[in-house]
Amino acid sequence: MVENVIDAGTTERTRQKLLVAATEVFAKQGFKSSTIRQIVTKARVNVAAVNYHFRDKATLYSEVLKFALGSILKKYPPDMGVTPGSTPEQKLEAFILSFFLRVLDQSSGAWHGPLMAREMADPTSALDDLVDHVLRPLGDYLNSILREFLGSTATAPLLNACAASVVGQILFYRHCQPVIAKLNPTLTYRREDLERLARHVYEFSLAGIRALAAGARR
Amino acid sequence: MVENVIDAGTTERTRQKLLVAATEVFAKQGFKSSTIRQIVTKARVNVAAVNYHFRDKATLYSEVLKFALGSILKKYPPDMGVTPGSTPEQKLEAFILSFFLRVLDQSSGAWHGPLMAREMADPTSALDDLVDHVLRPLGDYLNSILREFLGSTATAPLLNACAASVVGQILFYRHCQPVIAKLNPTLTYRREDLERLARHVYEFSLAGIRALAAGARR
Amino acid sequence: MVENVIDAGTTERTRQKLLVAATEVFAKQGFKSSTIRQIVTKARVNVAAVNYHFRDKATLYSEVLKFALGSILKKYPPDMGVTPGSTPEQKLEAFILSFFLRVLDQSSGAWHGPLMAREMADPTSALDDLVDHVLRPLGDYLNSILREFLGSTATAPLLNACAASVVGQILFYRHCQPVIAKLNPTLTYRREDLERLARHVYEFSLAGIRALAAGARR
Amino acid sequence: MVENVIDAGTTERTRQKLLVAATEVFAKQGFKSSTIRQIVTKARVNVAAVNYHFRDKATLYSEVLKFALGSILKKYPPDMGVTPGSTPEQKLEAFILSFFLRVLDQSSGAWHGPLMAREMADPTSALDDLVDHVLRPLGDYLNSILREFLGSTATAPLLNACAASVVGQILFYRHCQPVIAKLNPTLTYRREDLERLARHVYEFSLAGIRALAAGARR
DNA sequence: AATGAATGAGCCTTCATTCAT
DNA sequence: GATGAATGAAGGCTCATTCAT
Repeated sequence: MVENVIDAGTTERTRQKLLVAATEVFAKQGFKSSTIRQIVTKARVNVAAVNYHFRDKATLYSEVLKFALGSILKKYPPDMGVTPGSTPEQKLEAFILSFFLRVLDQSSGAWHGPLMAREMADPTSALDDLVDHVLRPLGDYLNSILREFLGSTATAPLLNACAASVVGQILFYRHCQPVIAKLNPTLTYRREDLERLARHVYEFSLAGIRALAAGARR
Repeated sequence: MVENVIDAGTTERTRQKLLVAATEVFAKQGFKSSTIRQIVTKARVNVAAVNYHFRDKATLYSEVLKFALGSILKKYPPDMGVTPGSTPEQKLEAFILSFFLRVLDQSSGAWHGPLMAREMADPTSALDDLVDHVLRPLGDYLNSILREFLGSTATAPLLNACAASVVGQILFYRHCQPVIAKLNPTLTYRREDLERLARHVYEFSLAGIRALAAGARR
Repeated sequence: MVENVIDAGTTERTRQKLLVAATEVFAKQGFKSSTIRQIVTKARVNVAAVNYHFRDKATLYSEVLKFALGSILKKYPPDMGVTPGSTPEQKLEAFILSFFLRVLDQSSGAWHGPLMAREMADPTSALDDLVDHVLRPLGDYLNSILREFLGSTATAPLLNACAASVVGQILFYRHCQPVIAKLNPTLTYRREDLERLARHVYEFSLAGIRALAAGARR
Repeated sequence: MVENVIDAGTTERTRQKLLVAATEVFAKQGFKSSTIRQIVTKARVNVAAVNYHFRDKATLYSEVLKFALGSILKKYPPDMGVTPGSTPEQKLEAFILSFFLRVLDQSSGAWHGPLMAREMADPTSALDDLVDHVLRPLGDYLNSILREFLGSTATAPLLNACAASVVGQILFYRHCQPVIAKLNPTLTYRREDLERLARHVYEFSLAGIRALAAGARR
């Protein structure tokens, strides 16, 4: 079932081939610059197939977004390796690392990162679904972790600001990648690099959170 | 003198009108989705004016980027209110606040924020110039501040990671604005709001930096 | 079979209609002055059809050239009516007459003449193919005839000069037609007229060739 | 007076500069492909100068044609080196050589050849003037020479056909130059080459004319 | 007499979409 | 289900020409 989505196999349907090809094309060039011809050529199907299976280009894009996000969340769940008895510190570190992996995964077929970055910069109607089904739950989960640090009396603005501080540090590497690549050409994103970056963000954030927690209690 | 660049008054030239109109259109729709016809209609000039004054759409876009960035940097310089005798803390706080103001300025005609966000997500050839003339100097300036905290023995990776942590927290509000608006609809970006956010990022970052500085010295 | 190429009948395909219409338009106005709109209007097809069937205007033009030249060479082959045992004189006369017919054929749909004349005066990249596949073989064939008159010891410059003299006399009526029409308005180009002109060129050339052959042997 | 036309001198007027520049541009690219911008750039004058001095592009072209033809006829008159007592053979040879020189002159600023070739392939209204004032007198002069060979009883069609045979041989090198350059890349058009070609055309034609003269008398 | 700015028409091309098989 | 052909709407750009000085 799930395998069919990723492994095309011999019985791969036209619809499935389109989805895979479109994901890559949209991720690389964005919605507007991608052409249906590019997609169907890569998928080795007919020009009319997109309109037949997805009604139009916009709908295909929308499906691609869901498809890509679903895959990545299965691959790197937010609570990666966390057990019921884990400390807040362990939960936070796991959250940060899994976020890094999701957002900067370089393995072939992982187009989730660039896709989401584009969607932020230039939102389409597909964003609404995304927020409701994925982003909001993710944010709530992070807030629940932060509340363990900041205490139950922490105000919503403080929680949100801290969540933003954590997530912002990570997304920076995604959203500003073109600039980073120019300023710091040697920076790579292998698994070990991401672990190092995640460690830094964890330490930086932990200190920040604790300082604010102390301030909030005072 | 400088005012003439922005407000050309009644003798506003076609070139200037184009620049102003194009800035807004590009900021709202991005380079690819914007059409020359939209721009010239808004500027109330002829289609051929773009070709005459800027050669082509790409060059116009490039000029718009320089124009917008130049304006905003004049309005909110990175060392805003800093004197020669200022402490590192004061410099850092000024840097963060000015960055927030630049990136999230809501005053009419301030299209710098969305423009840059799009350029990050979908870089054009104009990005190269931008990096060399604006972004790299800005990064160097931040690093010089951070070095005052981290000491002269701090490694380049540590400096870069800290700089990324600081800047990432700020840019988050820009690059993820569509999502933030949905998750936290009450958040506004008036001057006072930005000062509050800047204060948070400053405190959060200061704690993070100091923790890492201590670790580095150990 | 072959007829289908020219007369597609009621099931005439868009591609064929474009080819026919484009031939006439290009012949009458030249490549640069002809517009795709003129062509598709005449062919009663959509603007995008040119791009779909021929990629662009230049390729369409190139195909038109091949099409027109192929048709006319089938209609009037260079060795028209020549048998294996024909004398050099008969071969030369046949060559001249067929050349006249090809170049000045007035029957409807015979746009080969003006098309080639324009291509000479204002060559496009399509000329290269033409020379290699059509013109050079034609020239070689004429040279082989001339060699029968001039002997195997005739130098290449002499052969080329004589070939030029023969062909030049014919092409004059094509390339200078606008001027001839003004200087000699009664001159027409029906079959019988062309036969008379061909007879003149044949006699004129035969005398010229024989004189030079005598000179060469001496 | 005449010098002003050719020698720009220090007091060269805008009009004159335009004429010189336009001649070259039109000769190289044809009327349609030449742009006013190219011409004014080469002439180092303002864009509006063409419309100011010549009303429009077409009129400028017309003036260029007259200008170029006038120059070349002065340089190489049809009766070059012929004296009252010259024989018909001498007159014919002089006519052919001067025609060759006029049509294939390679010296800088001699754009008459390509200009006329284009005008033949794609006549404009400027051709009428040309025929009346230049081409017809030239044809009459050639006919008068031919009549000395063919006798006063020669019919007009015969005279015209012979004139065409002579002129056609020469113009071939002009009108088919692109093809000749490909088929015979070593052929050059220095003065000595033209004299050799003229000699060939003269001998070839002389034999042809004499043969037809004999036939006409019989 | 001459200029730089500005104009509007038009051209080639591309693209998403639909039609007919 | 699936395909190749065909469509109409723009889009970027170029060009000759005119306007205001």
